[in-house]
Amino acid sequence: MKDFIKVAKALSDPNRVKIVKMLQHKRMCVCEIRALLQIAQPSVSKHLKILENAGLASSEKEGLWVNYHLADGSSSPYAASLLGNLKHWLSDDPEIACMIAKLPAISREDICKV
Amino acid sequence: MKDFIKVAKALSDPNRVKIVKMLQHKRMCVCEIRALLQIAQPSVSKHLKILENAGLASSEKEGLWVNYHLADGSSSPYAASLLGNLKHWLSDDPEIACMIAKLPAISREDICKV
DNA sequence: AATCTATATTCTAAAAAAGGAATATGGAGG
DNA sequence: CCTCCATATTCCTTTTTTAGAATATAGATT
Repeated sequence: MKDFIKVAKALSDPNRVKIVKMLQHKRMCVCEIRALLQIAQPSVSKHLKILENAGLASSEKEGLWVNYHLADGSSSPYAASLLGNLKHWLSDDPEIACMIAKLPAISREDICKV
Repeated sequence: MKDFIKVAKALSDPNRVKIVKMLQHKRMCVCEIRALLQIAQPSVSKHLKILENAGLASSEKEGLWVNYHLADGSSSPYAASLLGNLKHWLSDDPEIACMIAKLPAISREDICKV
C-alpha cells in the first residue's frame, strides 16, 4: 500500500510528470531540468528525490553533474507499470509537447550557471 | 495533463484507494463505506466526490441511498487503465485484505444510523 | 404536513506539500 | 589549499489537502 501511494503521490504533481516525460527522451542533469521547468534548483532537486524514492527515476554521478534517468522498474511494480503507460500517455498534451520540443536545444554546457 | 493529475491525485490517498478496492467487490452506499473506513460521513462523501470527478467511480440513487460503484472507464483512459491494474494490485496488502474480509458482514440495514 | 434518515455542503482547524532563499556538501581545477 | 560549480539540504512561507462538526437537502414514512 505504502509503495503504491508513493508512486501515485509522485505522479500527482505536474512538474514531476513533466520530468518523467523529459527523461523518456534522454537522461538529464538537474540544471537542464531546471531550465525546461523554469523553477528554482532546490525545487528540482526535491522533485527528483521524490521520483527516485517512488522508484520512478534513478541517478548516477558524472563528475560534478548528476544524471537522472527513468528507473528500470525493478524497485516497484507500480512504478514499472506506470512508467510503461506514461510512454504513450500525455505525449500530445500541448504543454508537454512544447517542452519536449525545446529539449534538443538544451545543452548543459550552455545552461549551467546556477 | 489535468485529467491524468486528477486520477493520480485521487489515488494518492490511502482511504480513497481502499474505497476503490471495496468497490471491486460490490457496490456500496456511503454509510457502508464509512463503517469499513471508520472515518466521518462527510469525509467519505468528499472522497467519493474526488473519485467520481477523476472518473474512477460513479453513483446511482436508490431511494435514500446512493450506490457507488467503479466507473466503466469511459470518461478517462487513465482511470480505466488504473482501475484495471488495481484489480490485481494490493489485494494481498494486509490492511486491504483485512478490510475486504469484513465486507460480507456489512449490511446497510444494520449499519446505517448516521 | 411533519419527521426521520442518508447524503451533500459549508466552515474551520490541522497537517502536508510546494516553492524558493540561504546555506551546506563534495568533487574539479587552479 | 583555495576556489568554483553542480547539487543537496535546511529553513521558512504560502498553498493545498484532510478531517470533522455543524448544517442543508431531499427522498421516504407516518
